[in-house]
Amino acid sequence: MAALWQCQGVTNTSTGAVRQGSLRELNLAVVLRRIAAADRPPSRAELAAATGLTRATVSAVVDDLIAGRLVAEAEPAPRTGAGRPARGLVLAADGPAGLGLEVNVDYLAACVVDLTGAVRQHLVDRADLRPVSPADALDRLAALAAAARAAAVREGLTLAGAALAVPGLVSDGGLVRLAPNLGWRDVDVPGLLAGRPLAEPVDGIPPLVVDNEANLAALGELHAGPPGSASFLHVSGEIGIGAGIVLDGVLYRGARGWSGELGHIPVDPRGRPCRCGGQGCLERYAGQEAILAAAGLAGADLPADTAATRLADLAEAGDPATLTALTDAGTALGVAVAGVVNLLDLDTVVLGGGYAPLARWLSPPVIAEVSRRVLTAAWSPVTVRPAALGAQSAAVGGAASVVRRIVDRPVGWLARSS
Amino acid sequence: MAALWQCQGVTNTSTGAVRQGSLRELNLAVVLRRIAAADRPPSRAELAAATGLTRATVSAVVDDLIAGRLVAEAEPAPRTGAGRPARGLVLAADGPAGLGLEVNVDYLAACVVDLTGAVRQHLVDRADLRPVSPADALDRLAALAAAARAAAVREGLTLAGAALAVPGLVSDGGLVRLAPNLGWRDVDVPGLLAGRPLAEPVDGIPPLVVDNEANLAALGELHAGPPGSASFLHVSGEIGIGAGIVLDGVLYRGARGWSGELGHIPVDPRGRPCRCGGQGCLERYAGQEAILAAAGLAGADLPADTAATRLADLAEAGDPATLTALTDAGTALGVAVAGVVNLLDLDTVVLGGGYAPLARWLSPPVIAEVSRRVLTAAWSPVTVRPAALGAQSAAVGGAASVVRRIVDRPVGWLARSS
DNA sequence: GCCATTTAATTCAACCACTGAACAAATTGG
DNA sequence: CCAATTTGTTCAGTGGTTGAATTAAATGGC
Repeated sequence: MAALWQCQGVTNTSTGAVRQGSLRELNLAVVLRRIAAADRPPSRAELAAATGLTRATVSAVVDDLIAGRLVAEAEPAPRTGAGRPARGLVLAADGPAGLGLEVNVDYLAACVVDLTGAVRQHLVDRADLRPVSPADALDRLAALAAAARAAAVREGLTLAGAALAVPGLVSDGGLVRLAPNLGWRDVDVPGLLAGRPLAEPVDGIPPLVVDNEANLAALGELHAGPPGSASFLHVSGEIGIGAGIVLDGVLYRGARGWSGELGHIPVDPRGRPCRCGGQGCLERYAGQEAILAAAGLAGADLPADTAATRLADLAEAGDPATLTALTDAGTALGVAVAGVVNLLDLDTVVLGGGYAPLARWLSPPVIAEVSRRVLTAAWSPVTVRPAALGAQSAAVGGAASVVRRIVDRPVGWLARSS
Repeated sequence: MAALWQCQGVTNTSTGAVRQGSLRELNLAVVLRRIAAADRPPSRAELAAATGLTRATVSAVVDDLIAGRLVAEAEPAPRTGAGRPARGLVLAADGPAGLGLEVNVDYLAACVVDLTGAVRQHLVDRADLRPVSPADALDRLAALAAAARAAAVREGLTLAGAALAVPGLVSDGGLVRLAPNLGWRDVDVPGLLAGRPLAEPVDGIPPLVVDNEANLAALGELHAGPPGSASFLHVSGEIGIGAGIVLDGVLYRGARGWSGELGHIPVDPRGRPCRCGGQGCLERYAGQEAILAAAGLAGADLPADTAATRLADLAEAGDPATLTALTDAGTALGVAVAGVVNLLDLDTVVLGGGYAPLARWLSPPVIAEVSRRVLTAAWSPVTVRPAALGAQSAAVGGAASVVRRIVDRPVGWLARSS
């Protein structure tokens, strides 16, 4: 999970006991989620019918939500037939917002997402961060975050928390154990950010959560993608290959928070040796370096994020080596993905990160392997599609995860803003 | 999930809304779970301290649980220091119990597990069921179930539900889509059982749940295994290779309930063709037939469950072909398991089903592959161990799942027994 | 042997949040 | 312009938790 300061909340504690006030707490969440999920602004009466609560209760709950600036009344009431016109309820666009941050190999990003899910700010600072020390990188990130925060405040938003995406393994407490492509090892992010506004807890609410880039990108996809697919695998193809696993609408993080190491699934047990110590890992066949080498671009030392667009350009132009490289990579990816789908029975696979611009060429071999190897594919097909957000979805996903936390447990925000 | 009659319960509906009575409903579950999880009979006061509820509330809740025969007071009160002696609370051994059933290739099984988790009945009917029609097989099963039920009733137990384990894919509604080794296809279990006591719903409570054998075996392991490992992979090595995935203490069933097809994870993408249409599936290297063939026992046509013991005997005797066969199978299994652990970050892998008696020889190569290929294995080792229940754990797991449902939502039972 | 001490469990008035019904508000249609 | 209709609010009633006081049942010191 990697939350800096685990903020479990007052009620509904780890014991699960339901106290007096939990009733209201839970119903606030139920009603707010319903408003968030509705496709058009629902009325109080519709919410009552949908949730099974009384209209009286819904009114009281909605009053609390409006007072807490989480919900607003949509002025143009949706016209229906006879009767008193309903007043539509929408998520407030001027209430709390989430700050999403990302450190990657060749850029820093900060973005702000409001309650409705709209991206209100998006700043990117391009620079090769490999030669930069972690402390300096976080310095620049803090500056970028401050700029984003200032712009958001000017728009009337209040930041309710932040999430930082890192391309590596993050353990509890925000410690980055290993980010190989960044060259980080045991970097204590909260320690290095100490004293900066980002790190100051406000009323006990954790200001910053550090998480794996693939995890947050998957959350971004859950947030931005088409509704319906609540169980999917989001594959982030960068230099390494990470995956975020969303099961029934919740991100699965694993026993220690280190799930999703798709890049080291064996696709050829006696194949190419991998720097992880294993052999035949997917990364050696479908990782960025492997694709570049197969396309004849080895050692070109491209900026990491232009590698994908460069490959896309070459493929577009019909370069045979590139096309073969992408087909081979897609086949290897398909083998690994087929195993995952057999195991987890997912209905959707999303190609994200560096794979997003290459999805046109990667998808066919992936689909071919999946439909050949997945037992249940015959009577229940698996969808393979590019990520809705494309690259840099991790920052958006991080910001969205902050917002999602508020929607899932509005009491935390309401207590803060009193 | 494959519940025959989805019994969502009255309160805490699909909307998640929390109504008046849900408060009690939830607290009943909280207190009961606590009693179940405690290592010695807790007092009401201890429960209050542990849950955060008031002693008054706990008393009221416990009264309800005792009245509903879910909890009993342990007579020998645990001695402490001064003060009025506490009255220990334990799960009732004479209350509701679960019936677990299993149809497999060469046996039928029925067992009864009470609330405390004790196996109170265990009947096995050995017979090769491949030549038998599904209707006849279910006939025999119903007879076995009736015998187990009668014996349980004689001991003062009340059956609260049943779960049937089938070695195949089960879809919602109890329809067995495909059980290859049994030769079943689209078998409508509830339809064939119609009219039998097993299929009669009592007060809307689903009398029978049909589920995959590997899923229920994993639940059995969760129930019987050492506490602590709440995220594990339970591998059932039969003719096919199934796996039950338990994440944070709950069985993961997949988007459509067809998760765990470990047998068709590719371990050699250009390897042996598999009858699933794929190539190099694990089943072709570590399935029972593959091991027997490699050990020189191909076509011996052994009763399926003696195959494992036969192999164990040969390995015990030092037969070189068998030892090589087991090492190779273990290596293939290790490759697949390493991929799974990389993906899901599990800390434990349980070898169950037919693998249980062979674990002594399979574990070393599995561990070798896992520690070589799992990225995080270095600083956080993965445990590989044989199943605590061994073969036939599916029936026990099924019975335990019935009991677990009661502990997780006691209101369902209390409403029934009023 | 008795009483202060201690801890367990119950009782009871207060209170919080939901319920259900009655009522006020706001619009359509005849 | 009024009946019909639907939304939203008000208010007494109720279920269930809370917190403090009370009763219950032991230990241990004098």
